[in-house]
Amino acid sequence: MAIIFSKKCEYGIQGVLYLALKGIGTVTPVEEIAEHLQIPREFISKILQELTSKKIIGSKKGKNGGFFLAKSPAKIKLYDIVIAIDGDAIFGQCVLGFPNCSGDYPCPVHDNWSKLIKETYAMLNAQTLDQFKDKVSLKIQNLGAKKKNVKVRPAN
Amino acid sequence: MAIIFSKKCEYGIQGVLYLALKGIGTVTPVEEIAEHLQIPREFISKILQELTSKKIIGSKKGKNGGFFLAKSPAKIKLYDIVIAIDGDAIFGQCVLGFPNCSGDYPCPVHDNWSKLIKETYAMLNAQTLDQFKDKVSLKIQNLGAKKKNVKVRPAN
DNA sequence: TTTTAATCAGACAATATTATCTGATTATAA
DNA sequence: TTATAATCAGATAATATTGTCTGATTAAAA
Repeated sequence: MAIIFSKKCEYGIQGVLYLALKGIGTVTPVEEIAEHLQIPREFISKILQELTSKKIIGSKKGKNGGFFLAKSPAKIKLYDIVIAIDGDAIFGQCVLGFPNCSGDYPCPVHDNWSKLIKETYAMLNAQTLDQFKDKVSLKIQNLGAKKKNVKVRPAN
Repeated sequence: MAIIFSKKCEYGIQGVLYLALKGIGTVTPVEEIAEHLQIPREFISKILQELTSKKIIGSKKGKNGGFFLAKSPAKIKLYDIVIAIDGDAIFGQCVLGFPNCSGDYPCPVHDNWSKLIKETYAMLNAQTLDQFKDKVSLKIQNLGAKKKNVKVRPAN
């Protein structure tokens, strides 16, 4: 199975996107987020806690508490979320797993792959949450229906 | 942890690359491959067996047996190996994990990501094993030394 | 002030991936 | 023909990721 981002990371991005939809400062309980995005409640809860500790979002404890966007969507990059959850290994590791792949001793696809990774990096850095709020709303509306009985990872 | 290809896939590519280096038809025991590439012997053995059953390489049983390139390096694409081991999920799945992401209901990064994936697809399809035999030889020479005590996956 | 509803912390469970082990089968060489 | 050295098949073990549970803490509302 080849993947790009971990499930944690995917869910994290989806969750923050959802908070962005609700607008800056609007407090949303994890129950609603989990329900809407069809993500296991305790799992997304843990992820949002992690993003809270890394200051990407904020949280409010106690009754009527929940999570919220702590800063302007224009100031939150996809890159920030990816780095917070998955780290930066994707940007520095040899795609073929050669332990000492580098510019001096490149693996066969080093140059080609470097180009793709640079483009990915640029895209994640350029995309801030404010840039696609309308797209997300479409998306969110359309969730839920199809996600039932989906296996954690599709068969290989 | 974000990854692109599974360890199995990385090892598979490395192994086939090594066979390509030895030249078409040259039979190489898995012991030598594992030693040279610093991959667990039983693991790379299983992977090469899988690639054998999928006709990407050939094998010879019994004494003096081993694995070998069954066809011209020019006819083996990186794409073939990736598909054989990791499947094609990477080319069709939403990078943010939205279950019903598509052209009609795109996730926020759908268009950007599609472009990157198409480039990756094109690269894996364009790269055949004959195109970088010299680079690999450099690489292979330089292996082994640094791989000791490397964790299976780097810390997050 | 008490009840309620939320995050938070940490342990635990399930699943997937990675790695290892045992022995059967095969074919070469002695 | 027998010993040897290899793939092959299937079970098992170790680790990482994903998902769940329990209870503590917190803060608002009754």
